[in-house]
Amino acid sequence: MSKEITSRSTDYSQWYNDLVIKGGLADYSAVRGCMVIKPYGFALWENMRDALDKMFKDTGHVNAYFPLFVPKSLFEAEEKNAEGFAKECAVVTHYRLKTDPNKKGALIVDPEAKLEEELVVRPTSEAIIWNTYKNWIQSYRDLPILINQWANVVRWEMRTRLFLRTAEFLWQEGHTAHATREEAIAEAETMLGVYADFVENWMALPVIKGLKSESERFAGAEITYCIEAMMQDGKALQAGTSHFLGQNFAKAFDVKFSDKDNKLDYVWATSWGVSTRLIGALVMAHSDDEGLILPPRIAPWQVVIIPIYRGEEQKAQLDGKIKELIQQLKSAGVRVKYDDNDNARPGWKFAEYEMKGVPVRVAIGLRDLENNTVELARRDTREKFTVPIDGLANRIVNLLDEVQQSIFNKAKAFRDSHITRVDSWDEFVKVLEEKGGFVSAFWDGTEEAEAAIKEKTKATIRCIPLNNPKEEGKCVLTGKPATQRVLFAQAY
RNA sequence: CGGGAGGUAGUUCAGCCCGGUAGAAUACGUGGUUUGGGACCACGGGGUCGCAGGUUCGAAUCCUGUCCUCCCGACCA
Repeated sequence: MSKEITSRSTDYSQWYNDLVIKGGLADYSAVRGCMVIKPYGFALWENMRDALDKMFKDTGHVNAYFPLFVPKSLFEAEEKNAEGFAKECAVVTHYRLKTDPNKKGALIVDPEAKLEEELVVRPTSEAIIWNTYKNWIQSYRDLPILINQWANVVRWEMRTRLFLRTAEFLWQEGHTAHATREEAIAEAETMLGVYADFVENWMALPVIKGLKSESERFAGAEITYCIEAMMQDGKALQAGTSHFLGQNFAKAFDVKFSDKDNKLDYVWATSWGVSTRLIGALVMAHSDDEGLILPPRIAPWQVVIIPIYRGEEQKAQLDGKIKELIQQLKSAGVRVKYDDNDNARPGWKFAEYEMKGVPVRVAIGLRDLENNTVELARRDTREKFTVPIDGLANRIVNLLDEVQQSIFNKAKAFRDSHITRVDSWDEFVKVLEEKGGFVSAFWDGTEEAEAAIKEKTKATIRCIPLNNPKEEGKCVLTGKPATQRVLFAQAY
């Protein structure tokens, strides 16, 4: 079997697609823009989901589930939100099919089964959730509400890409309700911190925390916080967002509460989400021309063991030692795959698990059995070394940590070397064209300048970094006075 | 939504221009030799050629229509 991967230098997009398909994460489907997440890809998602879920619960949140469908009248209640999403909504208009009288075996939409009110397939759940919160909140004693849901959403995107932008995707969305503005803002900031923590420490992907400019803000939000990551081709990718929604949704859905002094006020809101898009970020940021490189903490398999033998007899000799090793690794909390499939030879397996990005490989043969050794190989650097079998589990646990750290360091070095400070328009254009990455430049704060820059260079303001130092300068485009640098980049 | 490519075996594709018994590689099954970086031999199973019409003695191939996917672009909280 030849599973050649297109190299990054030949065709970066094709390289990415090859990794996803040939690495076994996902497949195309018969539905435009929708993918099948295969078991290996889903196991990766499950690990990410489990880690995040624990972090949400540790910060006081609980899970719930709200309907997939949103009645149109609810959807349109918060005007800006509705407007922002209107052009990419799937809409249910009928509830029944019937057999086609003109064509045997075919079905048509039954015109008599038209819904009185159309149902919008959720592109996000603020509307249905705030409509529900209205019933749950009367007093400050009912607050805060700290709910998260794991769900699928649909956004009818014009152009889709595996994981990065699919018509249907899996995500989590947190929706919280608070008694004060300050508390809600603190919540949005806390969750941004949770995301940054997760993406950096679990996915080994360094991010920049920041604020979105007004034009990039979530529809219906007052503040959108984001984490931005850098891909290997120099394009930025929004890895997560956390929104302070003010009282917009409370007003749209008439959600009021009595405070301690029995005064009525609207409830303050946040929402925050990350999606399967993170998998796309992971693939693009770490992998190489040999295949995926997965960080140990979320890799479905952290270690693969490959036996090398001639004939059943030798296999039997190895098996005892390997079973013992698997047991040790498992009790050390390591996710281990033992591939003793006889159909494929070792070389084939080596290549296959490199493609799948398994962080550490253990090869063990008769030679090792005699010497009391194994061959260890790490995926990220492709280094191999022969080590004693005694104390192997411990050594592997340490190696996994090292790999995790090393992948992060590499991504961080790349990211840091792709933040360029520029002070002139010529430089700005040149850096974006030739080098890519983030460009740190002064911006006069106007939407006009932002739009003009996008028009000329395709670069958008990815974020205004948190704790950005105030500086005196001149807007890189207009030359008008500016008070701070912001990060521009072309983005996915 | 504009432009491009494509739909034939599980997969990748050839065949189509010039109509005449559906092919290759790979994967799969059986047997054997192999096994420390993508093994080899032999035999074998597997396809209403996206769908619907039409032309023809005869259509994967020509004509018309239609559906779907992918890529590039515009769009993208």
